[in-house]
Order: sequence, then structure tokens, then C-alpha cells
Amino acid sequence: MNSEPSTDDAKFRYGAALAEQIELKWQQIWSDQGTHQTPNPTGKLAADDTLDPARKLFVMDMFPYPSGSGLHVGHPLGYIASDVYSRYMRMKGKVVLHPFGFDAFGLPAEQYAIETGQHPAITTEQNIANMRRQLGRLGLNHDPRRAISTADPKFYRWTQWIFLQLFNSWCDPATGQARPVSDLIAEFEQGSREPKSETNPENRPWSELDDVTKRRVIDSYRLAFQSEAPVNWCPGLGTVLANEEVTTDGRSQVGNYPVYRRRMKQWMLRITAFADRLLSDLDSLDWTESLKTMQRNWIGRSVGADIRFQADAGSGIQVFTTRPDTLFGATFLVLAPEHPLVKELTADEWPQETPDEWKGTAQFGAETAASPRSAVTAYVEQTARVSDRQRQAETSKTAVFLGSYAVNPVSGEKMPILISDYVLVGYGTGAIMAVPAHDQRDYELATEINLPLVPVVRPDEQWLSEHEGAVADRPATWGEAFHADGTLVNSHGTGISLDGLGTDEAKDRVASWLEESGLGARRITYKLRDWLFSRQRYWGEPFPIVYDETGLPIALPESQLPVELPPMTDFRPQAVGEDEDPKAPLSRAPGFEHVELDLGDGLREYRRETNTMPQWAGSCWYYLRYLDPDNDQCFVDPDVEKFWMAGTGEDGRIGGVDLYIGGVEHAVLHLLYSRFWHKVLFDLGHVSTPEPFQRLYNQGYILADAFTNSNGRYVPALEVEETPDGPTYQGEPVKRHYGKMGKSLKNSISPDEIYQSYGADTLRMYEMVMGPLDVDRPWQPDDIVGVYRFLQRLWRNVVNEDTGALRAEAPTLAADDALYKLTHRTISEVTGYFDDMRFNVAIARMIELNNALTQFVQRENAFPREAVEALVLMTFPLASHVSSELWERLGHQDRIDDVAFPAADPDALQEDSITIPVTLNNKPRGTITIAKDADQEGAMAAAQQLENVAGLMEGQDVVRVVFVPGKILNIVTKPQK
RNA sequence: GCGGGCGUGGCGAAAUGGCAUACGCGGCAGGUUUAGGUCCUGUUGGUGGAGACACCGUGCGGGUUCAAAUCCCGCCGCCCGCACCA
Repeated sequence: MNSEPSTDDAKFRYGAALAEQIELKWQQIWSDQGTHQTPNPTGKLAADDTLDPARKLFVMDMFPYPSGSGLHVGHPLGYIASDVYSRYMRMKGKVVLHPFGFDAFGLPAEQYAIETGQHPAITTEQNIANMRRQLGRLGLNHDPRRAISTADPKFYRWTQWIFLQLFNSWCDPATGQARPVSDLIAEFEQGSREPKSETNPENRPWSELDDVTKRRVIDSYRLAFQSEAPVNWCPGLGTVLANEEVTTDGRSQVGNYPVYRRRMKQWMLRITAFADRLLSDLDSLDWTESLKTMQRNWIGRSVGADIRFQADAGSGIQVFTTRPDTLFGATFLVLAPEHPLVKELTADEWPQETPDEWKGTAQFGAETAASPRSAVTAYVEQTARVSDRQRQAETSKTAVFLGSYAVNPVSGEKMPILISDYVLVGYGTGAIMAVPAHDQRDYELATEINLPLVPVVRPDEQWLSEHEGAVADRPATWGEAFHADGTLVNSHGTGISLDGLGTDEAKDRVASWLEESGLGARRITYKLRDWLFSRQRYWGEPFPIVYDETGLPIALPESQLPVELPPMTDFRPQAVGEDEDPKAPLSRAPGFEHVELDLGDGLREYRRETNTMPQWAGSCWYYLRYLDPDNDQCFVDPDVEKFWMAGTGEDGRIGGVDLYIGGVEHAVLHLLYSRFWHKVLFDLGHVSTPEPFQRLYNQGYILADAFTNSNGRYVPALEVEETPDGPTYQGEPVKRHYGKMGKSLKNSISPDEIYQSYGADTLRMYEMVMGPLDVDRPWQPDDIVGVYRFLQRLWRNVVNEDTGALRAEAPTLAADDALYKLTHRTISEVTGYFDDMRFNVAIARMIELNNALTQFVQRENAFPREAVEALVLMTFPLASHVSSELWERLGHQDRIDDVAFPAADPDALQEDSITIPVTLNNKPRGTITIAKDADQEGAMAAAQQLENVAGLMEGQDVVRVVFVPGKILNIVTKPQK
């Protein structure tokens, strides 16, 4: 394959060398003249003149982490798109903010540093420099003054500040909004609110509590709080991870290491308190439906009821169910193996006549199954070995009976209590009432180990007929649970009867009954869990938190921010034993953990928090820092924030970033976390919109061939050779795959190669012409010449390739000239396509115009200025350097950056006559050219002139004529009798 | 299993009810050139025909309509997300 274009024989042909010369020249000019600096309404970056808020447009990319392997051609796809769009919008008169930065803290950067044995501060800096160079070569129009890095203390000072906002806030359940903790304390002191009982077991009034208890109570309300809970522990990374960072098969997203469940005390953020708003506010956003669906699924709202069951021991077992209507059919209870009541409810001996299936005999052997305690212990240990996600693999259900019973409050029946790993401790209450006749999972367990089934919803006849051998009142014959709605049966007891009711009515009746009798209440639960926010890693934001002798956390005052990350030479995470708590690297930093501080009551000793914040902390709010990057008084000036974020009111927009472009992989990570932080900042009055990102656009991925060897490992795609027997690597046959370009598939292609062969403008244009922006597309290097030739021809139409001089200029085009009309029609269409970010079709139209222009120039040996300038201006957002160069060569003193996008001449779009197809019985038979306002008779008359049509109509009766002005003439005929 | 999306030439793709395949790549033929490349011109869905043309053709089957790639119903295939969530 010869991908190298030949060296140009014409000295001034637009080739790779000339393109590079032009590109570097204009990048220098842009940098020298500050072309891409966007003014602010006020502050350090303020403009000389006032800015019109109605014209503002905030266009942003998801910023990258500074990868060590540099950029591949898949990375800049979104960056180019946002660049093209922002340049276009600027030409359309918008004041466009288009910034760029680096997500420099976090696991990927730290893992890279460990691999290379260098300090992350150094590798991060190097990687940022390298990525800046590669991106700079693309000529992106980012405002250089607003470049940010989340690992910069001037940046993370404010990340820490926002953390303190969370720490110093609580969520008022009455309004669902964040409020300052000081309000909470005031309410306690006034007696208008009673402390929750969990932290105040004796329910003593606030004024009688000692200081430490008061602090405990308050801490339990905070949006940032510490909690001892089962977490995702990843020994391979030496840290805990958020649920969102664990893959479906129970491994870490970064590094693909196994993840285990383990109880640890960690920092959590109370995102669950905002679940409802995170869900309902999705409706107001201009995001794709599939992305909204992903967030909705992740939040996972379900409506039901809590029910408390009285058990042999303890104060009762609380369960959550979405089907309270089936309460009479609840024949046993199942707890998660980790449920706190398991120990208490485990009996010393098996009750008489306990079936062997309930004892786990088959699983653990007769010896272990000899007592409830040993069987339960064995079962709990077994489930602890695998992660939540792995537990969900499709295997037959297992369970162990605790040896104790509860009572069904409506039927009065005895219900055995079991533990099973299909009940998850983190969802609902960690316990369920099993209704085996009407829940598939319960059905499977009940039939597996022989538990009683009671039908309480009568299956309909159709369902019964579809299930062979199914008898309505014998669920064991059904083969599966009947979980649809229906009519209640077998559901009457003392004080309540549901027989004959429909599902919805019955749900309502039971819920009311539960509330009246004090046995339960209506409740809504979410799959979303609180966000585990601490990591036992080095390369992240330190917490602005210290501990005093009580061990309770204390927020550092704002004046002591930032808490800088101390320099360390050995910053690796430490391996620890199974029962040992991991030690965060910062605890080894000399002089960091134990400090003497004056927090207002004199110098005292404190212990610093040594965990760091996760990857996502900086990206939760970075878009706000772009607005006011140098402000050292606050995280963003309120007036500046309002200017860029406020909704324009257009199309009911509520405000936020006007266009946010990025990959779909952040659907439930960054995008959910960020929305959460933004809502807290909104509630506290720090930002003016309830949502951060009004419009979100997911660009597709660039795909490329990838190859695996016989071990299933990926081999470098660039070194694979194509042979008649298939692809080979180092002589060995390899298997071809196809996937997202990137490091993991070893199929990256560097943009540097494309710059060398064609230049950056060609690369920009190629990435935009490949296909629709939101669709995955294969990297096809052979196709690049298409847009390269386009730019070459455009250049040649203006510049004499041999001399470098401007070609002769043709006289002004007449208004009825075909090229004039095509020019304006193209402007009109391209404008629409740019507005919709359909750059591939816009480019196709430009190529058509350029082809027509080329013929004109060849014929006349001169170029028509209108057509050329329109093309140069339309090309500018895409191929900015060569367009700038041509604009200058065309004799313009003004910068093309400041020129308005061309407007179509409305007269040129008006055609006096139009050509439409004629179909006879729906078969195309030719075209007619008729007056624009011709009527059906006129069209028919013209059609009769067509030899074809006239001939075929001979001997036919016209049954119907469909004339759609401007579209078609269809004549329906049938043979004459 | 549930939810969402997609299926059009040799390839990337246009057309969102009105001439299917715009534009680009690749192919074929010709011109320029010592030659190759570059560049330029023509041509390029399939079948038949010398040709004008004719018939067929948007995953498969049905439907609505004067008219369907497009709308509706049912299959098939691929991709993405979720997945024991009580």
C-alpha cells in the first residue's frame, strides 16, 4: 500500500509541506494576536465593550486525562467537531467560549507513573505537554488563558472548597434541597427539629446532649459523611472503588483487577438524597434518550412499601416490596447473607422436621449442615468470597434456613427465615418477603429447596393455556411465577381482605392497612447508592479534613486551603492482608498526617485525613472554572457564572453549558456525579442553574482493525502483515477483530502520521466527512485523499500552482449565472447542515460547488470572486488554516475569524422553472421542466410532450393524476376496454 | 430476559413519504507524461441489450398509500446499555 502522496511537481501545489507551512504560520498568528481569547463580562478577562448575554455560547469538550501514550486519531474527533461548531457559531455572531483542560488527577495518571517509575507530577506534566503539542497542531481554537489542570493546587483548592460545601450541608427532606448545616443546628437548638434516633439512641433532647454526641448527630446529616459499610475493595489497585467504577463482571474499570466486597469506614457523598431530582430533571435536558435511559436505570426508582415482620428473636425484620398486594402469598423471608440480623436470628439447633434441603446439606455436606450456626457461617463465608456482581451470575438459587421463624401479619402463617445471595444487602432493606407464586426468583428458590407456594393472584386463562399442565391453584405446576397483574384470591384475614381486588387497588389497600396498623409504610427506593468518595491512593486531591482526639472529622477553614499534596518518592499503594485496613500512601508522607494547627482555639494537635478524592472530583465542576480560571477570591465570579451559564429562554432552555461533546462512556459516572454537585451548588446559591449541561452530544467512536494471537492477546495492528493466508504477526497467523481504536486493542494510529502526509486541515476535514458525528465509523486511511484533493483543488482555483501568484479574477457573476445560483444554494444548504452539526453532508455540498468552480476556472482561466470567497468562508470552520491563508491571498486585510458566515442571496434561491419527475403508474418515465407555479394542467401538458409518456399512455385511460407542486407528477392509468 | 439503536452499491455514506445510491474512496476507459505517480475527462447497483431502453433492486415477509429505504405489524441479523433491584 502506498499511502505516501508523491512529492509535488508544481512548486506551489497544496501538499503536505505547504500545508504544514501554512498551518504553523497561522497558529503562530492566532497565538500572537490572541485570536482565540474569549472575553468575560467582568473581571480579569473582561472585554472593553459590553457583551450581549443573548449572544453567548458555551461549547465544551469532555476533557481528557493526560495519557502517556499520546493521542490517536480517535481522540480528537469530538474536539474537532466542537472546534468546527464553535468557529461556525462565532461567524454567525455568537460570543463563543470554547475552553480545554486536563483531568490530571486520578488512577490512569498514577498507574502510568508507577509503570514508568516516575513521579506522577512529572509524567502528568510531560503528558500534558505532549498532548498540547499534538492538539495544538490541529489548530483548535481554545482560549489559551483558560487552560486548566485539575492537579494544579490553584484548581484543586476549589475542589476542596466544594467538598467543604458538601461537608457543611445537609439535605432537608421537606424540600429535597441542600441547606447549610448551621440551619440544622439552629433548628435543633430552637427545638423545631429532633435529632434522628440512630445517633441519639435514648432520644434525649438536643440541649441535654454532650458536645461529642452533638457532633455525631450533625455528622450523620452531612452530605459528605463517613460510613462503615461494605465497599468495593480492589487489592490490585490498593484502593476502594465506587459502584460506578466496577464492571459487570466484578472487576475494576481501570486495570481490570478483581474487586471484592469488604466492610470499611470510608467517606461517602449523599447522592441518594438527590435521586428524585436527578431523575426528574432529566426531562428538561437536551440529551439523547438512550443516555437519559441509562441514567434512569442507574438511579432505578421503584415504588412500594416497607413491611415489618415479627420474628422469633429481635425487634422485627423490615423488608421492602413493590408488591404489597401479594402479602398473603408471602411464605418465607430471605435476608442477604450480610444482613445485620443474621447472627441474632440464627438458632442453636434445627427445629424439628427441618428438611435437609433447607440446611445446605447438598452444598456443604452433612457435617457443616449439622447446626444452623455452622451452615450459616459456611454460607456467609462463601458469598463473601465473590463480589456483588459475580453473585448475580446465572446459577440455580441456593439458601440456608436460619432455624427461626417470623409470622405473616395478615395470614398468621409461620414463615421460615433464610439467607440467600440473591438478596442484596445494599438494596431496599437487604431483606425480602418471598412470594414464590408471583416472583420468579422466589419461585426458583422455593421449587429448588421445597418451600411452600401460595397463589394469591389468579393467572388469566391465556397465561394458563400457554403453560402446559398449569393448574390455577397449584403454582408448583406452573413452571414459573405469575408476576402479571390480576385479581386477588386467597387473601383474607383478620381485619383485612383483598379478595376480588385488582393489583393496584390491593396495593393501595395493603399500604394503607400497614400504615394504620403501624406495621409498615409506603416507600420509594432507588438502586442508586451513596457515592464512595475516598481512595487509598496518592495522586488525588487531599481532603480538607482533620481529626481531633474524638476521632470525629473537622473541616479546615477556607483560609487553610489548599491542603497541598505532599511530595513523595514512594507513592505506591501498599499491599495489605485480608483483615488489615489499607494504609493510604499519604500516611507515609513525612510531616503530613500529624500536624499542629490553630483552628481558632490555639495550637492543637490534629491528625489529617490521608485518603484522597477519586478521579471524578475535579471533573465534577471543571466547566465552572473555565469561566473564571484565575479568580483567587472565589471558585467563579457570580456575574461571570450567570453570563455563561444562564439559560437563554430559547426553546425552553434552562441553562448550563450550551453544548457538551463527549463519549458515552461517562453516562453514569462523570455525568451523574457532576449533576449532583451542581445541584448542591445550586441549592446553596453558588450557581444559577439547576443543571450543568443543557445539551449533551455523544460523538461516535473511531473503529479500526485489531488482531489477536493464538493466546487471545492483542498484537500491534500496525505490525500485522496481510498475506494470502490471512493476517500474520511475526510470522504467526492472527485473528482479525474490529473495535474502538485505543491502547487496549493496540490499534492506535497517531495523528502525527496524518499531519506528515497531508497536514492538519486534511485530518480535521476527514474526521468530519467520515460519517454522521454520533455514529461509530471505521478509520479508512485510503479515503483521506478525498478531502485532501478537495482542498488541493480549492487552492488551485485561486493560486497558480507554478508561480504561487493569485490567478486572474473573472468578471462578477451575473445573477442568473448557474455558478452564482449554485453558490447561493450551497450557502443555504451548508448553513442548515452546520446548524445541525451534519458536517459530512455540508462538506459534500462544498465539494460539489468546488467541482463546478473548478470547471469554470478551467474554462475561463480565471476565478469568480463570489464563489471562491463563499467557499473559503464556508471551509474556514473545517480547514481553518488554509482558508485563512486563501482569505489573505485574496487581498483581505481583516482576519477571516471576524468575518460573518456568508448569507445566501434569496433571489438566487428562487427558481422560475423547476424540474420534477414524471411517473406513470409509479414508474419514473422522465422529467419535465415547468414554471414554478404551474398547475396540474400545465404539468400534464408538459408530460404529454414526453415521447415516452405519450407512447405509454396510448390506449390507456387516466384513472388518477397526482400532482405535488415542486415534487412529482404521477399519472395512474389503466388499459381502455 | 428487559430497554434503546441500527440494517441502503465493492467500501465510508446521501436521500426521513415523491427520480434510491448525492459526495468521497476504490474499479474501469481515455488524455497529459519518456515511464510511474500527480493532474484532467468520461464511466461505474444488478441482469438483458450494440443502443435508446426494459426488468429487478434499500436484511426477510406482510400491510397502509397514487407513491415506502422512510410509516405500521411480524420475523432475522448486528451493535450498545441494564440485568437476581424485591
